Amino acid sequence: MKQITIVDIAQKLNLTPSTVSRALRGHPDVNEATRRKILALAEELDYHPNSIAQSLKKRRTNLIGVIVPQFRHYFFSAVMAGVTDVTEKAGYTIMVCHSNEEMEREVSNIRTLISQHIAGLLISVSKTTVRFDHFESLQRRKIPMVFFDRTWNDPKASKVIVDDYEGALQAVKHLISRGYKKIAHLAGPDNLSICKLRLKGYLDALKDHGMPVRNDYIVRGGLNEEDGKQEIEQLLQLPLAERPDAIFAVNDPVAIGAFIKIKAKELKIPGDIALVGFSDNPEASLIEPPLTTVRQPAYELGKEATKILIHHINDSDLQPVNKILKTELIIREST
Amino acid sequence: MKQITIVDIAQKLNLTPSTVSRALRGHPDVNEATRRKILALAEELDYHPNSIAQSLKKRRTNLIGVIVPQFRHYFFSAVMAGVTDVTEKAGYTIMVCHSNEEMEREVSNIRTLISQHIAGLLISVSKTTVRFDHFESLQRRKIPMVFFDRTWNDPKASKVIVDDYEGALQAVKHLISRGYKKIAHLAGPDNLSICKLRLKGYLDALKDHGMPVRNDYIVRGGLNEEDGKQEIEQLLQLPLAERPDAIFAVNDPVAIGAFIKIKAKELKIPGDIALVGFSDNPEASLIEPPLTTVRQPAYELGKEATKILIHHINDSDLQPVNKILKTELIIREST
DNA sequence: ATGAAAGCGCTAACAG
DNA sequence: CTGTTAGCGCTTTCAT
Repeated sequence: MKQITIVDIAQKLNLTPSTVSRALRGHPDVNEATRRKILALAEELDYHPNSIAQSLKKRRTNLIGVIVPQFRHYFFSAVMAGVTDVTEKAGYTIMVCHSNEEMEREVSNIRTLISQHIAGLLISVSKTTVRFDHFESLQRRKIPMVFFDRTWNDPKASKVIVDDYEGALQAVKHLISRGYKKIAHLAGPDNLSICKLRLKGYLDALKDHGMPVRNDYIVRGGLNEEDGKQEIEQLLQLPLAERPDAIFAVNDPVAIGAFIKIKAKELKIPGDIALVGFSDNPEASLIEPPLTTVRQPAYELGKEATKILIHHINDSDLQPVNKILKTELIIREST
Repeated sequence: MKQITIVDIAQKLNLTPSTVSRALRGHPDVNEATRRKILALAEELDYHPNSIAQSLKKRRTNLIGVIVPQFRHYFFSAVMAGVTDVTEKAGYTIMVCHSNEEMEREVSNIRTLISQHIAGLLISVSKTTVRFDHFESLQRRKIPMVFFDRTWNDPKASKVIVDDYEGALQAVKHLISRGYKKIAHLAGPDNLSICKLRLKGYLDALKDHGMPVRNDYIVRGGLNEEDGKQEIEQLLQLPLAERPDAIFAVNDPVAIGAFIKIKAKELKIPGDIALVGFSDNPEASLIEPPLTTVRQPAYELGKEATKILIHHINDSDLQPVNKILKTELIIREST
């Protein structure tokens, strides 16, 4: 019923809490025999330290906050796997919040995590986040944070991203090299860092090859399955001479590919639009027609971001770190 | 630098911490003017309550522990989404651990969560978990827990599952009704509750239709993409008369379907084996040939489990709850 | 309506 | 090597 504390152990052994505390955390100044007695009794009573009390005393927790915009997305799941693999080894526990792509919820998540006195924060900002003052609240408290994938463009903030620009550049160059001439871009909300970089990659690839940029080929959407369907439909309905022959999507090519296929059938137009997008989802390889993807090393990204964060936590006055992970163009030819 | 406490606020306002505390948590016995001054200053100083101290004092946290065996799996992602949607509304924060399908890690996760004094636990057991005494440690502490999907078969434990038996039964009956005669079952580790129930559904469906049960058609594997590939390969290599014409897989039909396809091509045998499996992954709908799936309402399952847990936390002496969510057979015909 | 005081479980000087 | 003491930030009687 009542929880076992070091006081209980101390009393049963005619010792003081201090000695028990020392024995339990492996302080050298404890008699070997005493230590063994303490450890044995702790085991027997199924004693577990109260880390609430420890944290209050030490004014420092071993909690790492994580805020993701979505769960039902392979990318973030893979990142989470990377995060936990590092945190659990390093003795940290994660508190996970979910912004649901809503800035308001992101703000309240941060309030919660500050109250829990997290030692650090890993975050990928929501796509509706247009102000960033909630992050300053953490900076004021000297709580280190690392942005992953979707970042805050602050010189003092650490970030880990994949090479969005280069990945986009290669993706579009790949389409060009395959002979596609009318390449549309399904872009995302332009407050997101990743979207800006990928758009730039798209534009530069066209420029490098002396190809014209058509503004009506750059449509908003992407990121979520629901977004941008109307825009795609408009593109599809253009007369053949105008209709794009390829699309570079800011991500989630799986769902988009299926949508294009369905729409093409519905509208009775040949569904021969090539598609390339950012994805780390292995299931992309199962889709017909075969999808070329810019692979994002999501698991590694989670690991890297966490390592950097733990670094910041330990050496409290570290310079911000910027890490860019290489993407990989995975070309799948039609069978 | 230094964190703001109620003492700071009290001093600046010539009050005592008690009054500030009362004002902040909305106690009625506080002068309206005083309250407003306190709230205003708290806002100005960007005060956040220290929930560590609150928890220590109240001997109760608002933390809910969650242990999942995997992250990179649509099912668990969807469950997590359901969990957070409920917890965040109810003012709980979740601590997420990841057993990685290893019992040892599950045990250490539980140690961690006990130390963090979680108010309750949501767990889906790892597939290598064969002992359950670590859960008794929670029961002794009266920490309520709810098992979801993969359960511990203890009469005192609450569980939320999908209707594995009925889902399996329907899936196999569907195959039978489509004329398949040699239906294999890709089963999972039999210490897992879900696997036992699904196997039973398979057997009963065959029995109901007077079809023979062949032990060599029941192979271990399932759950993970890597498992059971060898067994599938063996099934494929049987002479045509013996080779199964359909497979009911314990789950993950997406990856398995792709594997069958690849293997069939490699071995130059016609890849005409029908496949039905448990899945909640919307991408199953994008796979060719079309996959019939037993849809698991994963998001709802996460929500239900969390609601029940919060119930247990609030009314500490509640009877164990067993909830079974209906599955849905989603039939996709070849195009 | 406000204050004083005790204490949640633990750690860390400082003594001895 | 062990004990004593103080206190982390907050809530909560009990007084006033």
